[in-house]
Amino acid sequence: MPKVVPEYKEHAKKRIIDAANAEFARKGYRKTTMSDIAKTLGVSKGAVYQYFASKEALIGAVGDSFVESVIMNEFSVSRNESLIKTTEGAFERILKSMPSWFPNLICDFLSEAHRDQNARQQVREIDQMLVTAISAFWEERRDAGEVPPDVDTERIARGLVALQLGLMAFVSTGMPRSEAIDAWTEMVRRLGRGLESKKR
Amino acid sequence: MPKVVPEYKEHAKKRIIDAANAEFARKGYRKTTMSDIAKTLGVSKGAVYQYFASKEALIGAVGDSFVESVIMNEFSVSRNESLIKTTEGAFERILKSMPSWFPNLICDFLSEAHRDQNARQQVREIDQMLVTAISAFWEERRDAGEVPPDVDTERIARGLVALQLGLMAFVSTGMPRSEAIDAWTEMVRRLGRGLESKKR
Amino acid sequence: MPKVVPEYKEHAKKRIIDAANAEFARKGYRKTTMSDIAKTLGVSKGAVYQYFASKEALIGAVGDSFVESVIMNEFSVSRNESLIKTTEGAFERILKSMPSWFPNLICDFLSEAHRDQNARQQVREIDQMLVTAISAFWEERRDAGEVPPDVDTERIARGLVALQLGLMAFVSTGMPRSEAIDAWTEMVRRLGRGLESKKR
Amino acid sequence: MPKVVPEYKEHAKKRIIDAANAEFARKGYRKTTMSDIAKTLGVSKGAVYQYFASKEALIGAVGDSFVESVIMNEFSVSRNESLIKTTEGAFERILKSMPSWFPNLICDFLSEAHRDQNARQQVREIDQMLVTAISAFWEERRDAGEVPPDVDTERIARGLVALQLGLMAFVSTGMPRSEAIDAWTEMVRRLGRGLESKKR
DNA sequence: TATGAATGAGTGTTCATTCAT
DNA sequence: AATGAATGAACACTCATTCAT
Repeated sequence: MPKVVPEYKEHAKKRIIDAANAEFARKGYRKTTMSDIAKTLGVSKGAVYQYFASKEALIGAVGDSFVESVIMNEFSVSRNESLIKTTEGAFERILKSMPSWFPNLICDFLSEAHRDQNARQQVREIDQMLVTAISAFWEERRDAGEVPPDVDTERIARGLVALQLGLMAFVSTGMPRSEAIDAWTEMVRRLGRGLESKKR
Repeated sequence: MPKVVPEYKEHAKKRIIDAANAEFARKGYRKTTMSDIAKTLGVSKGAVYQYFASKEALIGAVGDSFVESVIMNEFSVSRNESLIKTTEGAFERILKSMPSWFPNLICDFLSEAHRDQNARQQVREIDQMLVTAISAFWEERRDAGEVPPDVDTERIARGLVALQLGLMAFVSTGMPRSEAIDAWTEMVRRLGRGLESKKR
Repeated sequence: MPKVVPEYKEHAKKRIIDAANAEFARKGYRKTTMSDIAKTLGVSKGAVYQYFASKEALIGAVGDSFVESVIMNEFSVSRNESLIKTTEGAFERILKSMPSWFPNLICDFLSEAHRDQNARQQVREIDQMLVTAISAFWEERRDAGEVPPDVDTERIARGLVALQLGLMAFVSTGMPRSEAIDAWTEMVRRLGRGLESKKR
Repeated sequence: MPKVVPEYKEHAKKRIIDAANAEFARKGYRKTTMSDIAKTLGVSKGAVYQYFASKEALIGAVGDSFVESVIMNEFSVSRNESLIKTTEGAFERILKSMPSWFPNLICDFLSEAHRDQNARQQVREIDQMLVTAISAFWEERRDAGEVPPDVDTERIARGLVALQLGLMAFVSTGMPRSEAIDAWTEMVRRLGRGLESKKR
């Protein structure tokens, strides 16, 4: 029987988290069993429990790794274009940089969040992080004169994050990616016009 | 078809669907048991099975009723204000018109959708309906000159629906409603500016 | 498949408790599985869980029924002999009135008691009940002059209960019943002498 | 037989038995895991298995060491007082000479005994040993005229051992030690009177 | 010898579904 | 039609035991 890991405990955890991620995305948190995950890894249930004390704990770890990925993905944003150009392209970049099952996981995570304290905490955390980062980015550009001074960057940031989330949810349920990208681009472009117009 | 007591039967189904809705929103699809639903109604499990052959079937029916409600809610939109004013206020109206557990149900439904054929179908249906309706509304106003002719109403509609969905998801996971409403308003307002600006 | 009970819920519970009693006595609390009990009854595990929410709850109920039986057994004491004569015969009467697996259960119960809050409570309860009753019985006879006034009836009662318990434990682990009975009789007889002697 | 490092091996076994004793007393045989024991010792499970082929074997060895301790404890009895005086104080001395978890272990051992051949054997052995020793002690005193010649020393011995056992069981389940000691003292004192009275 | 990761047969428990009444 | 006791297939989790290193 193959061992979960030959040498490093940390690596073993990572492998389990990856397998769990994949299974969760395919079947959802609730429908995925610890046996499924073990089988996917070619390992016994007991082996998984050596690394995670409970399914709950494993879900938590998956959530954490999830937070990390989202953050990673989100900030591969180049910063030498105009604010609007950068923003226009952001969604496509993000979508392309994440595994195909990622949007599924997002939906599952949201569904988990409204009844699990921990998951909710994690969602709020991600939300806050993204909003803060995007908001800071916009403020920076606002101070540089690219955006009128009365723009409420935090609200805009929240709107953009929500828009992204909504589009991903639709992608996860079957909307063609191109449609989602087009919707984002049109929204951001019009938004950009609204901001420019103020400058006069 | 021989209708026995058609109205009674229809009414009974509706009562079950309502109870199921409430329970699902509280505990999610998976965690809600048929017993829970029966108990809520004050009937036996067998009685529920008289009307729905399986939990799966009940979930499907709940989904259908869900589609209806969303549609109902979405179009209680007054049509004698300006396009942007109407749109600005739309999210708050929608949010206030739905029961507090509704956003939870939405998340749950999305999570269900990426692995259940039926649920996915239903989500796509809702999406399409809303986009079509909003798009038609905007087109109407565009033809009335309220919006520049090059606006891609379908993309905008899709963007607005996604934004709504994203904000609801955040509300469901703990974002204060006021924050969500503010983000929507700011986004729509700036969008409006972008559209107006084109007119000159 | 046979039903646990044809008509009365209370009766079903009783049947389960009886089966559990028997199994517990044979294999002990920890080694007896819910499946064992169900199988003994010719019933599915689920059926047992319809009546007792957990193994813990079932053990508790068994404990309660146990308390009752002990009490019942203990007080089938005739009260028209001399105190010592009555006491001399008590142990044999008790031993004969209980099922053969009863002493086993007592040992198991004691073992459970030093780590389970509930079981401990129940043991203390039984102990207290017996001591109180026996003590009252002796006091009554002391007031009638059958026993010298300086006898500490409570301590004697506690001693008699403990002696009984110890002998039962030995019976449970293989001591011939006759030996246990003889030891009891000899002890009580000598005790009796000690009490009479005071009267002079 | 080739003795490799006999003393070391013996010492290792002793250490394991001690650790097992402590854990068993805290959590009982069944609930104590081999991991618990290994962890307590700060060694690996494999190391424990080097010395004891199975949990069963370890329990057996614990039982043996248990027999020894009981014997040790019981006969630290001074022999230059009167029979009754010595006996009166015996229980308190024994109780004070044993670790606080010892009575717990006794109960657990009894519970184990009625289904495990080995454990039962061990209990019977202890019982017999104690009875023989105490009986011999009493006989000696009887021959010295301290006790009337018609006393059945074996039955009395069995009674005293059972009384001790019963009181210890109660102590293990929460009876205050002082109460147990008082009960013992009162019983033995009255017994003593019964024996003296015969002398006249 | 010692280690501790891995195994796998069980445990308690849950729940959709059936069916005799 | 309605009931709810009973079923039985899962599921999360445990632990004595083994074995490659």
